Amino acid sequence: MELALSLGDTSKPFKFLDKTPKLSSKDLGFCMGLGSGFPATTRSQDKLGSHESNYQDDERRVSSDPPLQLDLLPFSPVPRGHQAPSRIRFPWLADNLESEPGSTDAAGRGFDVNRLSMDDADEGAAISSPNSAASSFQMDFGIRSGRDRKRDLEAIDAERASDDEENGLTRKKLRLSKEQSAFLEESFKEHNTLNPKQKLALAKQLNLRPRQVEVWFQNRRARTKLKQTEVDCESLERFCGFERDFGYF
DNA sequence: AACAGAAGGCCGATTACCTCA
DNA sequence: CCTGAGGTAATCGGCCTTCTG
Repeated sequence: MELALSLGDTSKPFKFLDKTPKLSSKDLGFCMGLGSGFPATTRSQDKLGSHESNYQDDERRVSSDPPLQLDLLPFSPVPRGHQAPSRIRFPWLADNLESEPGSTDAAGRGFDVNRLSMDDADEGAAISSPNSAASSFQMDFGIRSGRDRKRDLEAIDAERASDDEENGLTRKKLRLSKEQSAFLEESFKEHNTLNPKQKLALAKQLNLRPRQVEVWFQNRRARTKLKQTEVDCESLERFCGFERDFGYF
């Protein structure tokens, strides 16, 4: 899975975006690309060096599926020589509505689900309840299998139903969407730690609270370390077995 | 220059919730 | 339906670094 999202200029663009058609400076807007498979050649070495060996296998999986691009630009022409990506249509855009009679439901849902205000998106949001409505579905653009979509819709319903009662003391588990996780994963490959600016930028792009981004990176580092420890232990065991077999012990 | 306190970040351990077999 | 295991978001407490007065 390959995901790229851009809200304009970024100080450090994600590398896999290089393959997507460039937009002119006039084309300010929202653009997001989604494809499958990480080309092995694009992976940058992070600070951990040989760490994450187990993850590399996953990243080498390559799919022949054409990339999926969605944007909120007035139009973004596909340059000659580029394969036209599949497009996702947004029912809440006027020019889509006329040809999408059955789309009022989706249009009504739009982006209001768990939307964060800009105030909530900055550090001040850390004060807000961890159980607040900020959750996993802001970035859900419906690129799902039927099963996944059903599960997500159920989750949305459940979340809405519990909105009123969850302001209590219960800690609501918020699962990040696949898109959000993929984006964070890509970001983690670029740099496995975040400075405050990067944290805020990511949080804004993914419509998460900065604290959530911070926690995700902490947990991700912990997972990486745990994985590496397991690998080290296996190596040590093999080494000890080797020593034993050859009578060194 | 040396020091204390505050603030912020990271880590390890743990909890709590969710999903799935 | 129930249950246990595994995954993971979130919390907590401690330590370290940086900044400021």
